[in-house]
Amino acid sequence: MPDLPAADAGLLAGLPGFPADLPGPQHWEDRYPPRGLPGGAQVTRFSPSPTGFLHIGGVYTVMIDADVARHSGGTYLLRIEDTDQARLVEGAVGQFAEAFAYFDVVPDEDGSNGAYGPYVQSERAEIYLTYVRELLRRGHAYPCFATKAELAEIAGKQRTAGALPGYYGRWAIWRDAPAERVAERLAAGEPYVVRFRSPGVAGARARFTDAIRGDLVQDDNRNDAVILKSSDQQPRLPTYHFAHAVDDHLMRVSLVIRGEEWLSSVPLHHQLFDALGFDRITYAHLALLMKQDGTSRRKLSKRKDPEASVTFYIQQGYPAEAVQYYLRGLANGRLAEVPLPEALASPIRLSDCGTAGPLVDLVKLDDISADFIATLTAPEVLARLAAWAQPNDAELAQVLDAEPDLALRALAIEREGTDHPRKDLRKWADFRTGYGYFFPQLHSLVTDPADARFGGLPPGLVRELAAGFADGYQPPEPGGEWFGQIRDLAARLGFAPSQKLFKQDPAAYPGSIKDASQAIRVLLTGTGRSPDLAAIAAVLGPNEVLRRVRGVLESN
RNA sequence: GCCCCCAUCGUCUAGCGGCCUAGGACACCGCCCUUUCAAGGCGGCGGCACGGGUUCGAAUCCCGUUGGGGGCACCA
Repeated sequence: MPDLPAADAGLLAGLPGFPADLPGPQHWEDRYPPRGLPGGAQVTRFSPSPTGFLHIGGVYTVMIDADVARHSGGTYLLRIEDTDQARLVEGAVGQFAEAFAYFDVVPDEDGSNGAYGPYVQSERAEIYLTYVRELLRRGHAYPCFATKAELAEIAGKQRTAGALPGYYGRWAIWRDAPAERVAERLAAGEPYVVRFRSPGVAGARARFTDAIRGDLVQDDNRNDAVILKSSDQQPRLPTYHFAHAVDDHLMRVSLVIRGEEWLSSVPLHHQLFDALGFDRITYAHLALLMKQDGTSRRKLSKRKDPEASVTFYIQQGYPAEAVQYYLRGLANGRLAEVPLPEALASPIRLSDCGTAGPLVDLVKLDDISADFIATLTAPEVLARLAAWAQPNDAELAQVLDAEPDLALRALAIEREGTDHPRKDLRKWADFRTGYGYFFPQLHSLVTDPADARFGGLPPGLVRELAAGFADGYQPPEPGGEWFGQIRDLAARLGFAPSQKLFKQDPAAYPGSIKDASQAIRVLLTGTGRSPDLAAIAAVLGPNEVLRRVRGVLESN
């Protein structure tokens, strides 16, 4: 591309903010040479803004970045995009690192080990300045002194005139300003931004090929986008668009995988790459993760939707494998139809990525996660649970640490020695409700015979059940008929011996064996859902069983 | 306002002109198993947004409509 008339050399020399000893582009080109990776190897990057918790869509993107890089023999790098200094959130970078570790998508390359750094944009200010100056020199950029008020006024006029919003054509008031006027403003010390002099013309169309969506056409960019923020800011940083071009070129990224919201910026980005003399890069634009909102759907919002933030998944304790499996299935439907180990090992194909934004379905994730946890042995469950509890549930961590044998015995019930393990844990946070009652420290006695958990059984009957069960209680024995004592007791109190008989004549009984068993279950566990009662009684021991059953007898 | 993307059961999807009276998974419902909770087995409900073309033949290709989403910042 031929250069435009060069900017006035004197003017350029006088531009504040550009040090005299600023290196030229060749300096950076030499410092960050091409990577020399084998053909086909993809260098991908994930570049979050440290403005808060990582979005689950970020994990989705990272997972694809990491996968494509790994399976092509390339590299996935992490770059922190902190050009918006006003929105920085302290600790955000550390939280990213935790999330990457949790979901097993730790970058291959970042500030700790990469040769293409710094990997934080605010530390790359000098590099951007080099290229801004280069663009100014060659006439591809110019200083703009338009104030916020002037910009707002322009936008207002465009609205009433029905014109396209933006800074272009006759609305670009500084694009062709005479050198004297610019010098005048500079002399007065007025702040300015640097704008790209877009080569786009009215009516022109831009074509490109997206690695996911194929060939696309849209209006070419005409906007003289800001590339360097105001000279009254320190540090003086570029905007996303410009930093993207410079960084991804210099870091020798070969494939940019990003959300669909960037699709309409591609023409601008191509103009920028061209003006900078960089080879264009390949883009893959991912469909956005959505959320059902009333009758319509919208993009998952970190502000409104707790499940948009990775902290939700971490605090709830979804195993990384389950989340990965779910997300991979969303990316490539084919992977949702194969078993988890195979899905995690198979490469994600960009060409197979869906183009319509999927709804994030927590119920589906629950199912996947429960299936996954059911494949673990009791010791494996305990190890993972304890590791999760450590930072997420201190009390539970303490209890597990104090009573590992009890935890193991509880977890082994209907998990070991069976072809169909229980699927009562969907995430580690479920452990408290599903298994907490095994630990006296985590269990509160049920003392009210009228408690709603008894399902409406008359309080007197609940007491009779409890008293009868405690009286002459027989602890479970190997090969014994422990449940027989519940059956006999229920029969004595008039309960129907089967659900079938009860249904035939509901009026004749206070309930069925089912209701009687549930009452005992609630007494022992405080919940209506638990493994086999005999197994629980065996783990609890006779003293604890009796203490719990009698809880309902001692009140009043 | 302008530009772009998208459209198969409630949800995720298979389908890339005839294997489709549209297949699977989750959810839901029912039945079976079961002395109790689950798990498991079997079955059911339920969809190609609409209208035009093209074709011997369309969920599949084209056009339009409608609907949904995204973008048009000194936010990324």
